[in-house]
Amino acid sequence: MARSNDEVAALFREYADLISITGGDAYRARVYEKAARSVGGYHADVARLDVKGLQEIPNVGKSIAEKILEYFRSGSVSAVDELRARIPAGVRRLTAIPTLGPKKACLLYEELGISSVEELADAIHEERLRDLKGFGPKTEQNILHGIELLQSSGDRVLLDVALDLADDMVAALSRATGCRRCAYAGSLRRVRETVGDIDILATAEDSAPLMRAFSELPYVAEVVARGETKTSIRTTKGLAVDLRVVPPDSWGAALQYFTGSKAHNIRTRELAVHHGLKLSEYGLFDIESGEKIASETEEDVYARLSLPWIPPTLREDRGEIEAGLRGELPDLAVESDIRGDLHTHTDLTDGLAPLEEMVAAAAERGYAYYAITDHGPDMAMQRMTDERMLAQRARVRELDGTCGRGRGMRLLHGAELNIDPDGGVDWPEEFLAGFDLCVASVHSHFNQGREAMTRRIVRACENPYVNIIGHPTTRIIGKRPGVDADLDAIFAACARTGTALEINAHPDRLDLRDEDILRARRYGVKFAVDSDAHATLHLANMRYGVGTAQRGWLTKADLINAWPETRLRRFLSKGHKGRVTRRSAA
DNA sequence: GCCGTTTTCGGCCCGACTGTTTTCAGTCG
Repeated sequence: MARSNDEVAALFREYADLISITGGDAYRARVYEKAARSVGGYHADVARLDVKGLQEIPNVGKSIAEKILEYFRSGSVSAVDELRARIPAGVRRLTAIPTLGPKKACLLYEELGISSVEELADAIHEERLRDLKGFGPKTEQNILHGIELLQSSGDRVLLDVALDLADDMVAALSRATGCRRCAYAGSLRRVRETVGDIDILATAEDSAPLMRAFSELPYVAEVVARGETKTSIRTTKGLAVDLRVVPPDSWGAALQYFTGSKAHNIRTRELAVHHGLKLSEYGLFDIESGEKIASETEEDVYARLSLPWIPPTLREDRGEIEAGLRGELPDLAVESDIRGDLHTHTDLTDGLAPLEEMVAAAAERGYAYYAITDHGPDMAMQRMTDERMLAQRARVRELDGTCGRGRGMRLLHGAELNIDPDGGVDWPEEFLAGFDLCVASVHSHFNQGREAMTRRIVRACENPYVNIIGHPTTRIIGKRPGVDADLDAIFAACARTGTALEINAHPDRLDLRDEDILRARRYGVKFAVDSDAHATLHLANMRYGVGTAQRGWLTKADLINAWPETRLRRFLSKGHKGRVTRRSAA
C-alpha cells in the first residue's frame, strides 16, 4: 500500500500533466509538479495534517492544501476529475513516448481522437498524421521509434552496471585527442540507485575529436543526436548516454549543471537570479554587464551563490539549499569512515568463500573489525546446526586478532537470523546470548498484511539479542517491491529498543532506500551499512551503501559501523550484560 | 498557483537539438 503522501504526489503529478496537455497555464502545471515533489518527500503523513500544517509544506499554499483535504475527505479532487473527464488516460500515456510531449499529444487527440499508444501507431501506418500541422515524415519516424523504445522499456539500470560502463567510457574519452578533463556526472554522480541515462562531461578546445571518439565506441548502437557541444547515443543494451563538451574554463559550472538534479539546478539558478546573476553550464554571469563571475570549479560557483560546496549525493532539492545557506549541511559519512562490515557470509551457509578468505579480504580493506553472520537453522536449505555454528565460532576466536593492520582486526561472531511470520527467530535467547551480534531479516512470507508484517518486525526489534534489522524492506530493485509495513512504527521501535537498521549495500537491494533513511533518522535511529557479502568481491559493494547513506544525509555518528569498537560493543549489548562481558574479557 | 533581502503583484531556470516554421515551437534534461 502506498504511503498517503505518495498517493497525493501521484495525483498532483497527474494533474500537472493534464494541465499541460489541455494547454493550461504552464506555471500552474509547474507549481503542481513542485508540490508533488514536496509532498512526496515530506516527513509527516499528509493525511493527518490540517490546512495550517499542510501549508507548512514547501510549495503548498491554500488552494493545494484544500485539495489535499478534499482528497482525504472524499477520495477524489473535483478539479482533477474535471480534467480527467476531458482527457482520456491514454492521452497522458502518449507523453511517455520519447520526443512526444503534451503539445503534440493534445493535438493528436483533438484533431484525430487518438487516445492510446496503439491507436497512434495505427494512425501513423495509415498516414493519417500527414496533414497535421507540425508533423512531418521525420516526426512520424521518431514517434514510431519512440514507441518501440517504450515497449522494449528502456528500463533504468542498476547503479553498478551503469558505473562500470561509465568508468569505461570516461577512460576511453580521456585518451581522445584534445581531451583536457572527463568525468561522469548526472544521477550516477549523485549515486542514485538506478540510472536512466549516463551523462559524461568533458572539456576541450575543439570538441570534434571527442565527439567522433564517442560515436565510434564499440557498444554504440545508435547516434540519437549529434551537435558541436552535445552528442547523444544509445548503447547496444538500450542505455542512453550523453556527452557534453565545454571549454576548459567552464569545467566547474558544467559539472555543477550536469550533475543536477533538475530540481536542485532550478533552485540554484533561481538563487542566481536573486543575486542578479545568471547560471548556465558555461558559468555564473552578471546579468547587467555580462561579466563572468565564476566557472572554473564547483566550489567557486556555489561560493558566489553564498553556498558551501554541496556534495552531489545531496543535490535533490530536499533541503540542501536551505541547509547550505544556514551553514548546516551535514558532514556526510564517507567510505573511509567505515571501520567494519557487520553482515557477511561464508561457505558454511550460502557464501562462496571460506571463512579464512573472507577474513583476509576484509583485512585487506583495512577494517578495524569484521563480523561473520551466517544464516541460522530456520533457513533449512543451509543445514545449519548448533554444532556447526559453535565450531565456526571457535575458529573465529582463533583468527581474532591475527589479521589486518598490526594484526589488530577484531572479529565478531554473529548470525543472520530469520524473522518468522510471528516475529520469532531461529534460536532461543540462551543460545543467542553467545553471539557478539545478530542481524535479523525477513526472508519469506513477504505478503503478510500490513499490520502482521509491522508487528512481526517490531517484535524482532524487541528481541534483546537482535541488533540490526537486515535489508529491512526486502525489496529487490526492479523485481520485488518492499514489504507492506508501517515503516514509521518500525523506525520508532528501532529507536526505542536500540536496534539498528541496515543499509544493505548490495546494488540489487540498497535497502533501506534513501527516502526511508531520511524519515528514519528523524526518529533517532542508528544505521549499519553492510555489504551482505557472499563472496570476497562483494565486500567492495560497501561504496554503494555509503552513497545511499549519504543520500539519506547520514554522518558517521549515525553509523554504528563507523564507531570505534568499544562504542559499537556497547551498542550491541542493548543494555543487557551478556555481550559486554565477553568484550571486556577479550 | 506559489512566493517575497528588488515584489502581497508580477514574476516564475537555462540552453541544446530537432524538425519543419522561412523565424521558431516543442521536447528534453
